[in-house]
Amino acid sequence: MKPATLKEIAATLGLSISTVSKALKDYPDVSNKTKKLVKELAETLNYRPNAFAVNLRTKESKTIGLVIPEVVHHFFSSVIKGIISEAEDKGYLVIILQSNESFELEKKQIELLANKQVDGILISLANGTYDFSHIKAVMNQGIPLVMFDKIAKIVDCSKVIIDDQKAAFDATQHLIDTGCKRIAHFRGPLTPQNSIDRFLGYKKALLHNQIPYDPSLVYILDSMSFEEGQHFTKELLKDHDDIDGIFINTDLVAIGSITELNKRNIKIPEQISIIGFSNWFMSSVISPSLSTVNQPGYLMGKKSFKLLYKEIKKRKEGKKINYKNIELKTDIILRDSTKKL
Amino acid sequence: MKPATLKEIAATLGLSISTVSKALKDYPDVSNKTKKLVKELAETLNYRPNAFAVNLRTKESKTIGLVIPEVVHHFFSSVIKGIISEAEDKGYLVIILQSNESFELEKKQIELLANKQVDGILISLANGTYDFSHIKAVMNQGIPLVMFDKIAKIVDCSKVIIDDQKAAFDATQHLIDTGCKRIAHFRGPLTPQNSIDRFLGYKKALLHNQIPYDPSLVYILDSMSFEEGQHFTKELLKDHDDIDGIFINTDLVAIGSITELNKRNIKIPEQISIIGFSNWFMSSVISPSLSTVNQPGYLMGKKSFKLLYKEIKKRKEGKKINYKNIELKTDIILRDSTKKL
DNA sequence: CTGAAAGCGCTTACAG
DNA sequence: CTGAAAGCGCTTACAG
Repeated sequence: MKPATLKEIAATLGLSISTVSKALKDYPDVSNKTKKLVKELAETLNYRPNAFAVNLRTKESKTIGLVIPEVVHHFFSSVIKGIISEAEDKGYLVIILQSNESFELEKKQIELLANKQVDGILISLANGTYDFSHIKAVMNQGIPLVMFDKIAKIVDCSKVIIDDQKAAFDATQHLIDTGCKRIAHFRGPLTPQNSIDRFLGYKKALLHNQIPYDPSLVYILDSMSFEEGQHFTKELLKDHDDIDGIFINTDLVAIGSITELNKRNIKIPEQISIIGFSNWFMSSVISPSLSTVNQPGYLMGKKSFKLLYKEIKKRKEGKKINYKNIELKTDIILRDSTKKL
Repeated sequence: MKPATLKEIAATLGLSISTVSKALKDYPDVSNKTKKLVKELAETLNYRPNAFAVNLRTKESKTIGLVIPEVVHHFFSSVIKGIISEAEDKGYLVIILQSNESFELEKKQIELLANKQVDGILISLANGTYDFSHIKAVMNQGIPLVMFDKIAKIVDCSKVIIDDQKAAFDATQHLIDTGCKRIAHFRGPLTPQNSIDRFLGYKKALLHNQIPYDPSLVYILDSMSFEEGQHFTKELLKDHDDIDGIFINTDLVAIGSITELNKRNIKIPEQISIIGFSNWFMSSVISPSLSTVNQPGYLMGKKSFKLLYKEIKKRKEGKKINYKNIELKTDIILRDSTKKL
């Protein structure tokens, strides 16, 4: 019932605590006979080292923190899965906190994790985050930190991202290649780097094809929800009757848009083509199915943890950490919401 | 950079460590003057108690473990969100592990959490779990544990569930009320309690309406995936040409089924009505939209943590823990995959 | 009102 | 090859 301690094992065998500790950890300077004795008793007593004591001594908890804007989200839950599977592999556990896209909450979560003395932090920034002193603060405390997906260019740390600009360029280019001439864009809020980059990719593609950029075709969304997809589609149809394509920042919004267009019997892709971003599972089952950019969430989770793990190790060895930028490949999934080439 | 300790504060102020500790915790037997002095210095030094030392002394980590079959799953991610929000509220952090529906992995995760000395465990069982000695083992170690959603009736502990049998009965009854006479059932594996209960509810509804129970109409699925939904729909159509309704254990499978029926131009609900289970977001946007049982994931997460929290507190106070069963209400969401009443 | 002391359970440099 | 000792940073019962 109550867990055994080194002290008890030592007392039972008439050995010192030090010897027992060293025997269990296979130190070379303990006799094989003693090792065998100790290990056997430890086994029968079901000895487990007290994690709290080990943490205090070794100053590490083998635990990392993860701060994510929203857990109920296909992309992010894939990332979470990648992180915890890779972490487990390396003997680390993962504490998850959710920022709800709020800057204030994000600051609080980071603080909680720092107080908890996690060995490292993985974070995808909230949309509301416009200042990064909380990030710099934990890094200054010596806690390794890696950003993924929603990053801040301005912060000097390791990052795992996709090339949002290129992916957005490709998506928009595909609309153009399949004949669209008046292409709207539903973008995310103004601060997050990835919504900026996707917008820039969109704009670049237009210019690249000598299509004039018209700011009135760009709608700035806030919550990136299904409802916003419906709402802004209505707005768009009200404002412009000549639209033949929309590049939409995220699939959930695109699905809202498709729903609205279906309701109005506007033919997709004949009248309006739609391309989304993220490749949610859902996108393959609505009708028409949604062409989109595939974002490798699981892989991003794995890579992010691996990078963090390396930094944790380097830090322990007292070595200098060189920040790295990993950019993952995306690809375009062609389905029925865009015309065939 | 390096965090301040009590020792440093004590040395700076010429006080003892004990007094500093007590001053920070507002012990009544410390003078206000001293308290003020200590608190001010702690503030300027940005003092944070060393979590590892506190854990070791207090024998608690203010951390709980969560073992879940699959993170990338609308229902479970809602549960996760409910748990971490409630936990945060009470000053607890949550470590998440995923069993991948595997018994072996689940055992390993439980072991990891026990070794980590979490203050409590929340678990939804893997489909593969047929033996519960690992659960009993951690409970015997004195770690409070609460099961939710996928539980084992046989294990004596607190549980948060829905009334799967009643929900399944209601879903099947709705098919019958809207005119279905030959109703198939796609069920989950044989061991999980909720797939058993949903099957029993289905059967009960048939008998209640004098519809003979035909075992050949019940298909046992394994992975509960979209692909299985397509596959078993094909099988069903091959085996039986007189089906007019299907009650499907989970929405994802139902969506696979709808996709297959759509492909074959079988009219839903005119020729075959479909009702699912769980109310994934996706179910509202496919066409036809899916009638289903709404399962309150977020609430289930909140309630589960609350229950665990009470047990952790009771245990700390040395009080006896009385296991509780909480049953949450479900309701049927009527959409377009079933006929109107 | 303040402090010395014990102790949580472990690790590891050092002595013998 | 084994053990005594120091120490991680804190909490708390006890003494003064």
